[in-house]
Amino acid sequence: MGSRKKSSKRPLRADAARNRAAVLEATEALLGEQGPSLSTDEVARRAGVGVGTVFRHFPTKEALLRAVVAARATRLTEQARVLAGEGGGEALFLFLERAVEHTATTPALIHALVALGVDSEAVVRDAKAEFVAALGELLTQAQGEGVVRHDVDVIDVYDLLVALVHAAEARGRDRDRGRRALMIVVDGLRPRAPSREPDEGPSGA
Amino acid sequence: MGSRKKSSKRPLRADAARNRAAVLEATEALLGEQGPSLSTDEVARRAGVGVGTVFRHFPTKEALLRAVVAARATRLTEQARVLAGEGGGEALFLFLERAVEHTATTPALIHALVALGVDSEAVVRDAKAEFVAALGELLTQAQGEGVVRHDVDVIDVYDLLVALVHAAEARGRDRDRGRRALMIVVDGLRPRAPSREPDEGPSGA
DNA sequence: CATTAAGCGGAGTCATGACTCCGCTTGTCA
DNA sequence: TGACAAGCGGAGTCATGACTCCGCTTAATG
Repeated sequence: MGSRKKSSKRPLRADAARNRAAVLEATEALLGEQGPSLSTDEVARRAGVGVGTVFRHFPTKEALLRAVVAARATRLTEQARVLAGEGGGEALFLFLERAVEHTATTPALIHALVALGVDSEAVVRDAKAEFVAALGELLTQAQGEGVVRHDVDVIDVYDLLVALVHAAEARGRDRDRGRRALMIVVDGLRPRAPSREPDEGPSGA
Repeated sequence: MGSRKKSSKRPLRADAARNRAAVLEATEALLGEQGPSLSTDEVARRAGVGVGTVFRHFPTKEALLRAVVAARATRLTEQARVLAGEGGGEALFLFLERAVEHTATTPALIHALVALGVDSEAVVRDAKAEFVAALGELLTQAQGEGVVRHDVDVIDVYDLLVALVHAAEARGRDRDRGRRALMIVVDGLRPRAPSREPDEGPSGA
């Protein structure tokens, strides 16, 4: 029903808003530590509220996870927009680096996203669409400056980002390793020769 | 292949061996469909045996999952060895392609591996070590022929493989997309064009 | 203050799922 | 073929975890 976010609803009581935020925060932390199998009871405990409160704000555990994921995506979108605004072809790479590093700190997020069947729900779908759009800006910019080959699209970049984040999570939070993997991927995104027009992928397709 | 029995044990009765195999197979299938949260009861049902049988062969659900993952890793190792034997610098790329494609068919495997805390148990650790070794052979060959740059190591390749597999799983089994991502990564692994300026060196600081 | 309902906590319910137990079945071997 | 242990099935146990219910607390407002 109409239980959407803070918009279109009567303003929450001050403590309610505080609790809601605490729940989201606790969930994000637990998601990082235990993955999507975290228990709602523990969310409540960590947020310093009762279980009832958790379920008043989010009707199901799944909704809760979605909210967290959507919030995260939105934050990433904002970062991407800022970097895009600052301009520069390398902005895309900078963003990828930050995203990977940041998400590796709070892993299991995209993980969770996958486990939930990402695109099935409006909150998440919208947040993801926004994110992809912002990523697209960065990509277009980078391609405009000849820093990224022209035969890749946003989805490629998105896929690779997801891949890197996953790998970071799988590996633990070894920062250096993550950087190396990213570096290789970034090199794969660059045009083959410095000032040549990219005509094709090296192995067909 | 197929010799997954413990070497220190007496030979299994024929039906027992059959059941064990059926359980492993059913588990691998379910792992692909539902991820590591599959239920042991359903494993039993799908394998056409009773729950008791499942637990006689594998003391816990976790052990069962480990066995599946280890078996999978072993199979991949064999593939890698075959390709390495056939030689050729491109063998590594060919292997990566096959591995990604195959694993995308039965996703959630490395996923599970992660969820289990991979390296904590001998069966899996050994299988993984073997796998990495085989991957190393392919890499050395590729580097020897100048097809892959010299500043990447096995762990890099392993990380990237894990990343690609994860991404494939995350996305569903879109074969074409998987191939595109792989292509980009492969390009990142190839040596830069000789005329490239050194200011953008691979060992990014 | 007093009033009031939004919001809270957490014991309790119910479903699920890992694992056990034990009497029955069946492969194996003489 | 008979003897017997290896192996089997699946009902039953117990822990866990999502979600509900309802009497109490407290922010908001006049």
